[in-house]
Amino acid sequence: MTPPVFSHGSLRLYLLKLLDETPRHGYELIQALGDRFGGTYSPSAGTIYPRLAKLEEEGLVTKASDGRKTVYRITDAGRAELAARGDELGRVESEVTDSVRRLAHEVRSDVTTAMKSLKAELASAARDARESASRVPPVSSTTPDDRTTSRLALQDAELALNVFRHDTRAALRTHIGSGRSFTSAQLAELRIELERAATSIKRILTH
Amino acid sequence: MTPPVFSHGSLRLYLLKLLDETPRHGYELIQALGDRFGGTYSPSAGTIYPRLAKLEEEGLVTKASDGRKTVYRITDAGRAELAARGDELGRVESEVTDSVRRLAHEVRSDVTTAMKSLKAELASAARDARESASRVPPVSSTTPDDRTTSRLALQDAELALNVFRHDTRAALRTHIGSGRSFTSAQLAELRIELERAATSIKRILTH
DNA sequence: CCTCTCCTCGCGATATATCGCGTTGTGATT
DNA sequence: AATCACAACGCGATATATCGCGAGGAGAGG
Repeated sequence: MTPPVFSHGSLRLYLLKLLDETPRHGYELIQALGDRFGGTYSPSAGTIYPRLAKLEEEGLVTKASDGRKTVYRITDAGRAELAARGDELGRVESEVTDSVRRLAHEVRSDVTTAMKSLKAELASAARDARESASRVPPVSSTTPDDRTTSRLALQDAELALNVFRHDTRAALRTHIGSGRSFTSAQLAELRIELERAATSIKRILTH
Repeated sequence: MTPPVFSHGSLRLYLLKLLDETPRHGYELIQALGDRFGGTYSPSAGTIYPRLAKLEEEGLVTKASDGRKTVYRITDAGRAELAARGDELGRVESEVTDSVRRLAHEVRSDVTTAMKSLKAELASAARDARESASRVPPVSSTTPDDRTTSRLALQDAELALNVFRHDTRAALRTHIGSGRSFTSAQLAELRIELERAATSIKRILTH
């Protein structure tokens, strides 16, 4: 299927580099790798832990249990290995960046096809709704009263709220994930914006 | 957050039902639940395992280790509980189906907006590529300090988002609760307001 | 009755580890 | 030099478990 982001042995080297910066536990390494390469890609646990186990077996890192976590620390032998092959690091880095870029591209077309299947799904859902509408007879009248309309609209409103919250969160994460900073000044602006929206919505409700 | 698919205590009951059919291990239960409800939704491991632990503590199921797996089996006490509350099962099932349908709805609009943000992301990636072609590519664009403050600000932003959502929901409920109607016209205005806020916030993030 | 507190619950995020598939690199044999 | 078996590797899927948050429900106390 998709070609690996890290080529043969690259991950091993990169893990050593990360552990040379500071000791970390496994999950932290996964996040660190995700951070460095645009948030689009994160290596899976099934990639990291076997590699760490191997590195320990080879004596290049040590493992120390810290409560729920397992902290890995580079050894002298590990530093030696890193010194010997450190010149490969630059090449590895640009290779990975390239792979990630390609991956992002794939994700795009992926979403495009997802849209198509979703349209099909929606059509089937609509068919579903039509069917159940004809099978289940209307409860009382053809024109639903205000109360019912309100409740339906309320559900839609909550849905819209959820979507808004979700999208904004996603935007924030993407922003930070791509290496840009999110300042307290921007936070303040965001707060003001939310305040304004809240006020507007209250005005809408009272006419 | 998104309202839970299983309401209070429903999952507990449903797990008993599944274990009454046949003994299973935890991951198998997660998959079984995913299968029953359209594939869109699968309960997370963080939902299943604490519940199974609780059920075992209560003596309604027993745990047996089988290599890498942990097989759970219903006990007589568990079957008694199931017999006593089995009539709730039908209700639970339709509740869950409804929730899942709503979730699918959310996913739909999610993908639509994901398309937009992906286009933006690609544009920025292209910009990036052009830039890095002329300049020396920075390994990590943000200093650790910046990242830390960003993460803190991110937490504050999520809090603000939650407060906003909560307040708006409360306003809607109060409005309808006091006998006034919430029309689809007002819903449309609300949507526009949220859209406007979302746009503003994205503008804030890009300066 | 009403509300306030506390416990429970669902759930995403955090954390770790193994298995099997397909690919790639390597060394031995031809 | 060519090839061919075998090991090493990346990675998604499988498997388990804990933590903290926010919402729900039950029971106490007014």
